[in-house]
Amino acid sequence: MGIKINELVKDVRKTISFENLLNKKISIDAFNSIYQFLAIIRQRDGTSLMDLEGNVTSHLSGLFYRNIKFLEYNIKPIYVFDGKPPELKLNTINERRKIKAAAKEKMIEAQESEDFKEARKFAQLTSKLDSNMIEESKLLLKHMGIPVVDAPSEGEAQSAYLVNRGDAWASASQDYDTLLFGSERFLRNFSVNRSKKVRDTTISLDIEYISLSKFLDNLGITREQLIDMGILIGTDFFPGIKGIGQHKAFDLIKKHESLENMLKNNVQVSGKQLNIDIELVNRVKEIFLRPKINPDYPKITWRKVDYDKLEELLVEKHNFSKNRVVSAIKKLRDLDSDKKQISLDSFFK
DNA sequence: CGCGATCA
DNA sequence: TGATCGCGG
Repeated sequence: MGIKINELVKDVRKTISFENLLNKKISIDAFNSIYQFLAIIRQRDGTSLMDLEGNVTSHLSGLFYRNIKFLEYNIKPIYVFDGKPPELKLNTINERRKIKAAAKEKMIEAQESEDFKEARKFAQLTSKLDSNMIEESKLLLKHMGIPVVDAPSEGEAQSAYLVNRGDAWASASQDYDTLLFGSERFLRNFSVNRSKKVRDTTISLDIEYISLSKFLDNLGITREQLIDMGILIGTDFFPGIKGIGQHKAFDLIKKHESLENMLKNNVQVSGKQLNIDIELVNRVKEIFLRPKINPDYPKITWRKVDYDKLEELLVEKHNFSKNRVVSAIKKLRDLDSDKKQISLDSFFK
């Protein structure tokens, strides 16, 4: 789920539009994006889209259409896939598994009583991503000519590395953890969701942009202090301290400067002494400050779309409607041949 | 989510 | 042309 700092970023969070990202390389947290598709792309009763063999295809649909949109705007997506999670994440992973199992029971209950709205609500929480789905997602991206980077561990860490190295302009995820990993530029809600007309030009809204350095300056803290706050608030690697939310964590770090000081000074939190094993604190900090990343990933390039393989994968293998796929692919073909690409000119003429 | 059919 | 809505797999 990531760290809750939504209140703290309010001052520096900017709403940007799609045209701000024209020609930009964006490193996308693949798991995060795919999970979102799996949660949202469903029937009214909550069932996923599936091919004739019963394989879930919601994520393929989401990836296919959204990336066409990106390419139309000459936005250059890079998908970064998670590797092996850090050991400290295993508790969180187990918790999520339990939540999914519980949601599945409630979903079945709701289905049996034909309450489709409830069924859908719980179904959204049950989304699972197996290795076959991951491989097929990578294959789809490959056929679309979109680069994929395999992270050795956390994708967000690798994504932050790509940004800071200059291989991507920003990293996109729904989780603010990306900021703790040090990504200087960060996007949330990275999709073309809404649009409005302003003086003859259509602009899309609702993408959230945060500059890490502006965020830290605004709060007057360092990234290390932000990570200390994260440990108090709770991240995927440590559950946090009961009674401490984002505001209290901020006050504490301003007052004591570091989590280590808080522990040394026997700080009291809601009547109880703050107590975390310092070894554990250091291990969590290590994950954010010196994450496992691969500095030698292959050169990032956007290749030509393989129209035939794309059609084969979606239509023949996964029973997508041929008409729909062909007309979507046509957009890509047009991009290839024409100046059909949406350019800055078409926004500000 | 994003598409495309439909209707004002 | 823009907004709404049901469906896709």
